[in-house]
Amino acid sequence: MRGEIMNTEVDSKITDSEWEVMRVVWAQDNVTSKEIRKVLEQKKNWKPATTKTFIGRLVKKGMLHTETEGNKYVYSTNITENEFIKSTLNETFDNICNKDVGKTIVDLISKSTLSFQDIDRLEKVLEMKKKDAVEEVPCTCVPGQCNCKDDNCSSKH
Amino acid sequence: MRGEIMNTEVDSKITDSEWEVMRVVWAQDNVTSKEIRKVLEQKKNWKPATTKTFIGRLVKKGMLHTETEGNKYVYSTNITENEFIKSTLNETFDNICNKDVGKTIVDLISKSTLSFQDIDRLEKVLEMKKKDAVEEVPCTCVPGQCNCKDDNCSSKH
DNA sequence: CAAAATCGATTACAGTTGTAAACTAATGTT
DNA sequence: AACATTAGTTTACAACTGTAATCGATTTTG
Repeated sequence: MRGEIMNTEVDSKITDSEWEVMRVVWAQDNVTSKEIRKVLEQKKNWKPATTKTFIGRLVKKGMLHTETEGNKYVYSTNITENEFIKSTLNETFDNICNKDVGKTIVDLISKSTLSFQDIDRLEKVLEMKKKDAVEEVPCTCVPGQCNCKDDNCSSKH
Repeated sequence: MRGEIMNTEVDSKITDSEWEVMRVVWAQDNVTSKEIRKVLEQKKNWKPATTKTFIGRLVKKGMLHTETEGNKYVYSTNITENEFIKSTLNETFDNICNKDVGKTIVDLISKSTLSFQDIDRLEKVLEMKKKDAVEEVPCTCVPGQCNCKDDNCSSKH
């Protein structure tokens, strides 16, 4: 943490395909192109050239760093998978009315497989949340993109 | 529900811009092009022609239906916003190791504004979840995209 | 009824994404 | 040293996206 600003927001947009590449890098920390290609040839049936394209684009975007080793590169990243996931989900939730976030998370939990420990942690964070829970979540949607403001909208949420 | 098959999965991929249009339709159920354009000119500064393009593409994709009224259309959809959101989030979670889902939801809750009622509902669904909670969530990632299988991976999650 | 406004459809066009072959330089092999 | 392999770079190209102007038909307005 040598004095850099710790920016939580991952600004780079990446595509689904690029995400596949990133997952290999996150899982292995320092990887060669060959290792990435092997994994994704398995999973996605990508030709080596295809994977190379995505790697190249990620380097150009600054998501991957390269360290020369002989004639090849070893790839790595300084963006953590967790930060990236949070950032991606944030963007999705930007498209959802704040009032609906709770229900959306309920749905999410419903269809997920969770461990006892997960449930424990979730209960704990909910306990914390009670401290700053509100009576009614304020809607910040623009008028016309949500019917919260029509009346008090309680029937809808 | 006249005998159609109720398919929960929303297959159509839509873009961010198209999502903006859909939100207007969801908020108002039956809208004219003019109403959609008005909202998005406000929010996104889109020229009328731009919004028209997105509406047209959504119709072509089958996400929007049209009903003629005079020389214009009234747009509507039979995909619910909630189903769409769930479907979108599912796709995102497909990129996340099952073992990490719990922690991801914890993060999501942490940064959301929730009402007391939301928290109530969340606690309730967690209570249900305890019935089918597991000791350890099985990872289904392909090898190389997650280090769960290296050893027992407990230190990572 | 003529003119203006409006609607949906068509066309435009640059940038992004998915998919991959070809090229060039370096490395490993015989 | 010659040849084969491999790595990264360049080029290709169609489909999808964002952004919008234009066009042709129709409706509203004066």
